[in-house]
Order: sequence, then C-alpha cells, then structure tokens
Amino acid sequence: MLEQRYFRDDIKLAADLLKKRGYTLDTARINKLESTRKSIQVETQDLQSQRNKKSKLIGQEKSKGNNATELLAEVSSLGQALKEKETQLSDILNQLRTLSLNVPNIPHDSVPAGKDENDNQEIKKWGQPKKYSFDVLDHVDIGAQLGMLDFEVAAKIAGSRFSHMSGQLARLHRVLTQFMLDTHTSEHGYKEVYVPYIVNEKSLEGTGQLPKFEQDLFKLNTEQEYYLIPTAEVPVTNLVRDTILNGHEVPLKFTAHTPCFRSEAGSYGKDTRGMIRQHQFEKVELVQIVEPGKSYDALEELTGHAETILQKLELPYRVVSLCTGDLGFSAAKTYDLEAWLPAQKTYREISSCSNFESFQARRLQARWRPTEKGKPELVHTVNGSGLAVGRALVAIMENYQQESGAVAIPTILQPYMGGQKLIEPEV
RNA sequence: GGAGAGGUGGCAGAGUGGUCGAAUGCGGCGGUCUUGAAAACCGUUGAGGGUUUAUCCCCUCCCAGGGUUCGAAUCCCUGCCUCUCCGCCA
Repeated sequence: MLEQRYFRDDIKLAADLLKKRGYTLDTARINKLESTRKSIQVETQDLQSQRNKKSKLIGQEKSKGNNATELLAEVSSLGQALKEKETQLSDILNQLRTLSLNVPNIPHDSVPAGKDENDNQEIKKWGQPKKYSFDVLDHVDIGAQLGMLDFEVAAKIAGSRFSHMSGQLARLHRVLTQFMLDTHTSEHGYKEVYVPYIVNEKSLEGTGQLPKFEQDLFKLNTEQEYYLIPTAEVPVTNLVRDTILNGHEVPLKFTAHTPCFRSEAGSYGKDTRGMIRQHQFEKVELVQIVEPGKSYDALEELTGHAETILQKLELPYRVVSLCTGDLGFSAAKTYDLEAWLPAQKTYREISSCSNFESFQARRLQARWRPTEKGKPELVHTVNGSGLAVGRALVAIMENYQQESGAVAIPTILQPYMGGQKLIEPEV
C-alpha cells in the first residue's frame, strides 16, 4: 500500500512512477473518490459533532430533572441524515481501500527500467561453472540413478508437482536446512523462529499476497478462512503486525525454516520436469524489520547473507537486479540469486531478496518509535530466501555429479552428513 | 468435544446507558528538592484521521463486526481470542 498523500496531493507523480513497472493507475477514479470523500467526511463529522453536543445537553437536562422533549426532537431529526452520510462515507473509504490494496509498490530509483525478465541487470557473477568430461545429467536423472528421487510415487500419493526423496538424498535435503539456519543464526545474527504454516487472511493481506493473488494460494476448506503459507515471509513478517517497536528493538532479524505451498496456477507447462517448481517445498527465510533510513543497506547485507550460503556450498551463481517490469507486486527493489545448473546450462533463481520499504509495514501497521517521545513511524521490511532448499539440493546434485552416477557432498556439509563425502547409488 | 469465566490505555485494575478517551496504582517523561542519586512532592503521559501555514477546533477508536438508543466501554446478537474444569490425544 502506498502513502495516502500520493493519492491526495500527487497522484500524477504516483501514476508516473507506477508506469515504470507497467501499471496504469486509475487516476480519474481516485480523484473522484477522493473529492467526494473529502466533502462527505467533513459533513459527517459535522453532523456527529452536533449530535454529540445535543446528546450531552439532553443528559444534563435530564439530570436536573427537566424533560428535554425539544432537544430530543432536534437530535432524532439529525439521526437519519447522519446515518446516510456515515454509510456513504464508509462505502467510499472501502472503495478507496480496496483500490489501494491492489496498487503495487513504486520501484526504487536504482531499479533498471525494463519490460520483463530479459531486461534484468546482472550485477555480479561468482564462481566458475565446472567443466565435465562426461555428459551431464539433470537432477531428475541423477536422482533416478541414485534411486533416491521419485516423482511417480509422489504423484500417486498427491499429484503432479510433488516429490519424494529417500535415503541419503532425503538426509542431504534435511541437512541443508540445518546448515543454512546454523549459518544465519551463528554468523549473521538472525534469531531463529518457529511459526504457523497456516495463516489467516489478515496476515496475507499484510504482506501483500491478498487480495490480489488468491489464485496462487492453497486455501483450506474450513469454517475459518485459512491458507497454507506460500513463504515464511508471511508468518514471520506478521510477527510485527499492529505493533509499535521501541527504537532500541530495531532492527529485528529473523530466520525461519518452513515448508511453502504454492498452487502454481498459471504456470502450466513451466518447469514441469523435476523439483524446480513444486506445490510444496522447503525454504529458509531471512526477514529484517529495519528503520526506514537503513533498508537499502539491509537489503545489501541480507543479499550477502544469502550469497554466503552459495559460496560456502561452492555453487557458482550470479546476482541479478530485477527490472521494473519483472518486480514483484510488493517490492521496491529485488535481487535474485541464480545458481548455475550445468544440465540446463543456465542460471536459475534460488533466492529472491527484496526491500519492500514501507509497503508492507503500512498494511501491517508495523511501526517503531525513533525517539522516546516521538511519533510512531512505519518501519521498512526486507526479506529474502536464504535459500530455497529444494533448489539448492538440485544445484548440488547437478554441480557435484560424478561420472559414476554418484553425487559428491560439498565440504561444508560433510560434517552434517557424518563425515560422508559421497552419495552413491543404492545397489 | 462438553461446562464455565473473561477480553478496558505500556502493565495492573475500576467503571449505576448521559461531560468516560476512561478512576486508581505501577511504569515512562518533565520539574521541585539534592553535590549527585534515591525517597518525597508537583505536573505530564494512547493511537488514527479531518480541517489548518500553524495553533485552535472537530471526528473515530475501551477484541472485531452488526443492532437497540437522542446518547453505548456499559444493553442485545454474531465472530475471534484467552483462561479454568472435564473428556480425547502426539
């Protein structure tokens, strides 16, 4: 959600800024709503004020033992008009709210202009893709050869876009999250949190998934409006919903490991092979709640924390700054980390780190008090994956594959795997 | 799942339908006193919004949403949450 002042004082500017990301703001409608809002609000408040005064007088008269028939008549005639105005006002406020909940964030100045992912800007590259003396396989074939990755049985149990792992591969998958969490808590200063995997509408509205992206979510068929989380960003960021933090509490740095559930509606035919795009996957998330002036530093820092994981795993990757056209709904700026996949001979997204500025905070009413006596201000929220565990596993399988069909274990993970250096096919 | 109790300001805790945005206590902030601090005393202390250059002024908010009423923190309905007891259970 954008600042109200954009709608009131500078709608032209807002429209121009949003144009950059290919969004057309309905300025005519907003202007109209805004001007009626203004007059109706003033009228409503005036009527309310009259009513309050007269009702108070009635009370005073009655306590003196007088009967205030005249006043009573005056006020009840106000009642009808007031009720009408109040309904009109709340109707307009609702319309404005719905409208603003559907307006995306404004891209930061530093975001490269562009239409789609082809215009994203590569910021840096790290590591050298290995040369292989044999024909590389993709993770699906590697997994099949190991006998530890099975999509058919997953399809039987659930359906398409699910996976089943077993043995050492399942262990490596688990160990990866362990390693990521340990790194972020002990080296990067994040506090580990455990959170619900099911959330209510309010939480999803707070982080921007609702009302616009309901079709991407799994909604539970229960009496209450429950959804499975699409990312830990939702429950973790909502920790600070409706709170005013003291100056010394900021920044907050949280990390959480959760499963993520995405309906992937509208991605038919995309990444149908393998575990790149699943309905259920694991992710270690990084979330920072920071003061407004520091959110861009925090974004750089947090992105670095995610990069650290890739570096420790010795996986070649690159950092890409998403262009205005490819930016997510809530983000003001996003870096994607893309790991090298030898089978696809390309870099694929494995983490996405974004600064939302005050966009989420405004929806969440997440604020802080800069000074003891000062007025509360909105915080900024920054988050990123650190990393997507399934995709990290894919990257390891493909980058560390051996001619024998085995997969080497990255040095950093070997202690977690009981000193084992290799995952070999089951006989 | 059954039975009961309750949700009020940073916290604790009052509140006969009529100056209640809310007593009181604690905490916080400012001051007096003190070499300094503590104690004591005095004052102050919620959030959002409208109008305004600003002050003033006004409106809304006592879990949420409806309703009754000239007037609701107080009465009625619905939902959510918390607590206690019983049952079941990882």
